[in-house]
Amino acid sequence: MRASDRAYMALREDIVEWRLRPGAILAEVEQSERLGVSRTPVREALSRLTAEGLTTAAGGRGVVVTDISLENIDELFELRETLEVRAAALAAERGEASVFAELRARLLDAPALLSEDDPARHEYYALVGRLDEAIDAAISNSYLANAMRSLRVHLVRVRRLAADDAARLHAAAAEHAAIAEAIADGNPRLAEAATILHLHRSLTHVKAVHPAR
Amino acid sequence: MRASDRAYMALREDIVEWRLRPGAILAEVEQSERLGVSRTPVREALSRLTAEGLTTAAGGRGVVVTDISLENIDELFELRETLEVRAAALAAERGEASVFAELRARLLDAPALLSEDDPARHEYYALVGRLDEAIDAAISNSYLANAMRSLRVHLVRVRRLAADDAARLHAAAAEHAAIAEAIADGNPRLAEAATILHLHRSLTHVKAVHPAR
DNA sequence: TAATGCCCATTTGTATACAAAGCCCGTCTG
DNA sequence: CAGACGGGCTTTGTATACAAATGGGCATTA
Repeated sequence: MRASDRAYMALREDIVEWRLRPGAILAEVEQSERLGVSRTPVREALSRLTAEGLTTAAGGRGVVVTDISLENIDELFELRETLEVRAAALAAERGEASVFAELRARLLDAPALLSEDDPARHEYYALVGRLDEAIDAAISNSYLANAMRSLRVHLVRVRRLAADDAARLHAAAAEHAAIAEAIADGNPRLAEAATILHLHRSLTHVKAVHPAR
Repeated sequence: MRASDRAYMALREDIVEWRLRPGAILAEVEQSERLGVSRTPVREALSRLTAEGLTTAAGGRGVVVTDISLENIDELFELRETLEVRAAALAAERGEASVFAELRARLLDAPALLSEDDPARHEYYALVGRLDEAIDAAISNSYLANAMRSLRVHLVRVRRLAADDAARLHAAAAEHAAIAEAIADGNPRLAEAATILHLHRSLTHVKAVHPAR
């Protein structure tokens, strides 16, 4: 694997896992020493991160990690709803029913994944990720799929902010199952409604967890 | 201005103006000699273009200009409609009425801009661009605005494919004026409808111009 | 004391040398 | 004759040296 890819993944991981907080300054030499590669691959990695909106160039003082907080979260979810509602509808029109029927079944079993003590909820998020991928594949629209992929990077950052408890994840799994069911049934309007409901609940939960300063 | 910026703009211009056709191979040394800079800024420029989706890395044979044709145009317009319909509705909710009222008036005068013999329709497209910028500003959502900005780069490429005649541009100006009017009136549903109508007409025109192989 | 201009340190921007990796083509072999 | 294999060449990937630009701190001055 290329050094620039490793640098990119390492930095992106550090940012979405909040090890590099919003506002942190990433100097090229500093990061190149930390990651054990030269400035060139670090530079390319920072370029890609900036293109994605995870960092922004800050004049003569390196690039800074983009701010994400409750101020922007409404904007983020506005775009998310725009894209995901449409994607769900298109998936309902074009997707393979069997794929989503199976995902629905697995999502209904999701509480089993959460009962084990896995603090990172790895299995659960992997399952949700599979639903995302299935929708991406079903819509067969590379432009829309790319837009959603770039959006998801930002959403993972918010995940940490949400600090979901088991109760919320149980409910979210049921909501995801409802989306999968609507898509499997080939019902676009229902898929839209289920998506709107899920996103509304997610956003409400995040805001409830955090003090509305 | 930085050499990498110049290289980026030059290459992007060459691609959207179809001087570099889809499938063309861009080798780093070749382009660096052509643009009179070293490989490093060319490399960064190609990186940015690839992130935008205008080029794709092609293994050990340089980056190639992304294919765009009637096969993908449906996908492109699907994303376009998703974003622009929502943006128009949000602009109607949040925009300054006076700004859009003035743009509407100018758009109704657009035929005057087209009567002069300006083959590139520079003035006309600048006016449409001002409407886009006004919508971007009105929605006050940086994520959505960025998504639309990155989409527009691809749309400019399609513009060449469309080969709009004067009659189509007259009609399009009227459609844009209708969108501006709906936003100025603060009527989100009407703004959505006007946008859907405009995009449908645009896509239909492109497909009519080109033989439906 | 607050504003302003200058100087220096730090950081990014560019060029280039060298290393590694992938493709193309010729050859060999079944 | 078709397919696999290997060498050479082209192209990208990485490191580093040097240039330019920007920001921060200090001194100066109104």
